Amino acid sequence: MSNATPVIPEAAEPPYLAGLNPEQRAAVTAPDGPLLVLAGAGTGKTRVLTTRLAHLLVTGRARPHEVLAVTFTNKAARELSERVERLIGRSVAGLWLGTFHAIGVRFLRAHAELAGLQSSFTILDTDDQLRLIKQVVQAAGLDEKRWAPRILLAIIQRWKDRGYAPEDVPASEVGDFASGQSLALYRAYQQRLSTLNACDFGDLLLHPLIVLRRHADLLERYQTRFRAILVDEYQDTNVAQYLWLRLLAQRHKNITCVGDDDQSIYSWRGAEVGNILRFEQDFPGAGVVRLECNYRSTGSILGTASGLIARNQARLGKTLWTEGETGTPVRIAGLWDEAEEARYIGDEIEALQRGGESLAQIAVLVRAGFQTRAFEERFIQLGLPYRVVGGPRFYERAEIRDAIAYLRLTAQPADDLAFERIVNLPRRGIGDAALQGLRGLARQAEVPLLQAARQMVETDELATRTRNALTAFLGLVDGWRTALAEAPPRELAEQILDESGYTAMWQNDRSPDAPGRLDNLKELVKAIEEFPTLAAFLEHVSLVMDAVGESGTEQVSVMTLHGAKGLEFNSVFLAGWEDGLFPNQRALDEGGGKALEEERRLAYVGLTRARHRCTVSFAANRRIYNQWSSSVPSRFIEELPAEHVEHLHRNPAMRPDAESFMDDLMVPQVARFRSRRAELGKIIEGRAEILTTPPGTGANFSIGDRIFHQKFGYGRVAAVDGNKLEIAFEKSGVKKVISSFVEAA
DNA sequence: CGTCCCGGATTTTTT
DNA sequence: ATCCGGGACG
Repeated sequence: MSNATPVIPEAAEPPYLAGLNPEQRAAVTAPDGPLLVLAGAGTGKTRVLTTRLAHLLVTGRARPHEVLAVTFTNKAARELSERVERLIGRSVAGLWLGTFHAIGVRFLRAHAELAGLQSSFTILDTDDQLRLIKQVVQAAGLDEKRWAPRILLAIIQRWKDRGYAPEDVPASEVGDFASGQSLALYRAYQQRLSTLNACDFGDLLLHPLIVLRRHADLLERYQTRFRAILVDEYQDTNVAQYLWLRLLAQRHKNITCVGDDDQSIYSWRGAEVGNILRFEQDFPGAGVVRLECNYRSTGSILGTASGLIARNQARLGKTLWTEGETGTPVRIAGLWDEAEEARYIGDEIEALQRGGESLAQIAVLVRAGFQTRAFEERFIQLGLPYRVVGGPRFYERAEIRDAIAYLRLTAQPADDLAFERIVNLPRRGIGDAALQGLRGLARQAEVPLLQAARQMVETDELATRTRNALTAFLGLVDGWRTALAEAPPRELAEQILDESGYTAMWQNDRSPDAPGRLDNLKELVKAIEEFPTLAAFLEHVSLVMDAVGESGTEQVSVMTLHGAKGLEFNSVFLAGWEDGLFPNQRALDEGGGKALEEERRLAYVGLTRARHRCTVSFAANRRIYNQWSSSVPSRFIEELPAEHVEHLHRNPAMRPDAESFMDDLMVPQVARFRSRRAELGKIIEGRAEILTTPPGTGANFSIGDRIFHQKFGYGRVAAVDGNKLEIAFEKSGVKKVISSFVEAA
């Protein structure tokens, strides 16, 4: 900003305050006490958070070990600590800084016994959780078909999100799962976890909360200790996190929460927008600072996003503004199907590239993961470098989980889940029968499976061949246990993967993805190098480890809207804006009116990722589960303020008033154009936005009319809603289509 | 014990 | 379409 600072003898002013706008400065320098920073997209949220934290430390209001700073993602935690260190010029070691889950682990390792665990507890991922739940369901003698374990898992997770231990679940919350047995099953599940000395993700938040609640002395210690608490993305906190924070903040009441209610998009995993909406009631006398000056997007993009989000009722309300240029309007493109959408966007990206845009500055954002496929296919054809961000996580890959199971079993002989996962992988001839016997013995003797196996091989209960196989396996594990104390973790890992035959298993595998899996295993072994002990590595893996991203290279990013939160790009393509897909029907079914607002926030998040250019697209037909279905444009498209958007059609005089709107898009023309071309047997390679022919197919249909549709064949009109028809097709059932796609038959 | 085949469910999003 | 689990068969 301005260097021409007048003659102000503000020698005391620390350099890091320079360049903050008045609101940012107010947030950074606000005195101790509850503070809510409502930070709109692109308003310098992270900067404020890091600078306030630095300010607290520099001014001596809190020492590092008296500060608790929590984020949701490891990335955010990393960024926070790096930026604070840069600001204050020294390490922030001693600070309690990390994700909610990482902080939870840290707390639990220190006080495990209060939660019925040993401090060496393992952390289970979703996969393990489900296996365990399945066992619990089976043990209760329930029919898995009737009572799906994943439903129970969801129920339990929900309770944990809300801070309920089994004894806290109110009777009114016990649904009708398995005729009201859900609570008993929850209890059984927690019991199993405890026996396994394990936690699931929810426990990492729940246990600390419960422990603090039930141990006043401990609570007081931590309440006193944390003179300052800072929370990032407060709108994403669930009830358990909220209660935990409130508990810890109760003494000094010095808590700074940064967030944006308009970007709350995680209610499905328990986040409560209510937490941020209620902040001022929760912390009376709280200061509130709104950051509304946007430094990211053009006026058009900002205007579009603001116009859309203004339709939400449940919000605190902010008005983003920018000093920047208006820029080009947000463009809206209707295409025939997903393939054409991918072609169109691919062409547009190539045009941007020719214009000198960096591919790293371009993103394609979608609602659901499966949508990335069409783009991958097209980009491969074009030879356009891309990366799908947020695919399967590194540690979620089967080979990595298998390898980790080996390591876990070595480090934690009581880890039955790990045992079951790899005892017969690669095939050792230890099958279901043997495993059943082991489980029985283990339960009866109340020992882990590994130990039960040791007993079992001393008897003649097993077939000789199986017994020999099991004995050999136990010999291997014993060898690794011995090596655990001596060999460096990396060597140990290599030894384990080698001796177990696991590496060999993939080397002998002829399938095309085997080499990739072997690479991943190498990657894993390499990662272990950085850790002093196997235990340290295992913790890292379960909480932190991310896919090895090849960032820095010139690639288009393809990702979900959720994955894009917090990122920004010069050019953004928002694909698949069709009712049902976005807003997502399933989300609406589950969440009702609230869900629509959350979907709208998701759209808002998408729009505000763009700095200069933003293009929204939708397809009239989409294949889902190999089934073609036609769709209507997302209702969000109509909600975008007309003055900031541009429809890609030839007649700019046409305005998106409700009736003529749909016909005015290029979709019908594209449709006709394409089918004609298809008839001619030509290769289809159209540039959609070039098509002309003004709309005019004003054919009116009434209920009962017999019609013909290009894709679905003959049918009869069942309902009419403007230009949207509901048609009972003879072959493909009832579908909604746009009237201009059908003709009288 | 392992393999093959069938039927069913599954596709929102993630620490 | 594809993945998964269960059941039948070798």
